[in-house]
Amino acid sequence: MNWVKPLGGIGEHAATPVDPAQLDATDLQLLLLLSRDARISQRSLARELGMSAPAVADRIARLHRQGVIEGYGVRLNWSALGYPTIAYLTVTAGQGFEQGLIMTRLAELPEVEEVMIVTGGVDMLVRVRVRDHTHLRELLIDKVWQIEGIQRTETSLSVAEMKPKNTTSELLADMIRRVEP
Amino acid sequence: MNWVKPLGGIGEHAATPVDPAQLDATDLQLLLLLSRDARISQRSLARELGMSAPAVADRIARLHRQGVIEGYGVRLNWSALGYPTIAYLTVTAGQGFEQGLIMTRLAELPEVEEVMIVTGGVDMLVRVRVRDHTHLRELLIDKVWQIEGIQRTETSLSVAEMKPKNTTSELLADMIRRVEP
DNA sequence: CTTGAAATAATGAATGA
DNA sequence: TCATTCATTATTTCAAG
Repeated sequence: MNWVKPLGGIGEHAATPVDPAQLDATDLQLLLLLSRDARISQRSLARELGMSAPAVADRIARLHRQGVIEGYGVRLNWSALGYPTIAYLTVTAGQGFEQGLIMTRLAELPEVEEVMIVTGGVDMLVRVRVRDHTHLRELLIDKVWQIEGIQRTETSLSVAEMKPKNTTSELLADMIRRVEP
Repeated sequence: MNWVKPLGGIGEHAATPVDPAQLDATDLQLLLLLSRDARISQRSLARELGMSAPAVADRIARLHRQGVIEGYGVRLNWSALGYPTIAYLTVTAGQGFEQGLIMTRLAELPEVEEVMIVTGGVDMLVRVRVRDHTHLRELLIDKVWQIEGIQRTETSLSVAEMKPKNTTSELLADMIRRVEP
């Protein structure tokens, strides 16, 4: 058969869900401290948490094994790096095309920070980071619109963004509040 | 006077633009290595870059001073933490309301990861991370819709996301390719 | 989880290209 | 200015309890 599969073949392309890990308050505090400064020493972490450095190392290793910690990154000022512009593209896929495949093609572009299949009027939301309008235009013409199955895109350009905030820290702080009020 | 200011009062609430820093290929390589694993030792960085550890420390300090490096963070698996759901809200502001103020109110919510004022049919795009549909409903009713000046919101729920990728690394690798092909 | 010793890493001074 | 080496201080890691 050859019917339309709205989410057909997504499985291989999308992130796979994970069962929530059971973490105690110390784990969350540890993650909070790391989210504020991931280069903090285990010794400093140990001091803040009131435990020994090896105990901290053990917990970090366990959080890695559990898949809670995926890695450590650097927060960069993209304006200072010459990539000040964010745009969102809404993508509508042609009937009968695998959205998962389109998602993968989009995700391969270095400028693409996120691809999500969403409910509502359009099929996908794509977040891209570019140097300027010329870069955005070239990205659309040379890369995005070349992807088979993309029927239509609309571009929303960012005119102003909020001051950068550390969402990870805020969400973790919120989780800690719910655990021990 | 009391005319409508479409972007009125944004200045105090939005991120301020920064002049691009002039970075050499070594700086970009350094940032690339940090973006892959921000907890790598300066010694390892020095080995990879073919220089001494103090030289690496100097460069990192300078990149901090230049505002290129804003900090270091931990990449978490939010599904494993019990926050698997992302939604995008489009927000339309009432006439005469300061969008900058609405942006600040939204950014104060821990669930809000990003607020952008965009071109196109709506005024703002808001990215939120929640535990489940109940959490999203409560966030909308108790928090978002209580913000003065918000006239209308529409919610796009994420049905599938791409596999997590390190955009920072990819963009930096792309920048390095342009500097030294 | 702890302590304490051994291995590794970061930092600062002095200095050279 | 930018990097180096070396000495000192700090941190991580490992073994044992």
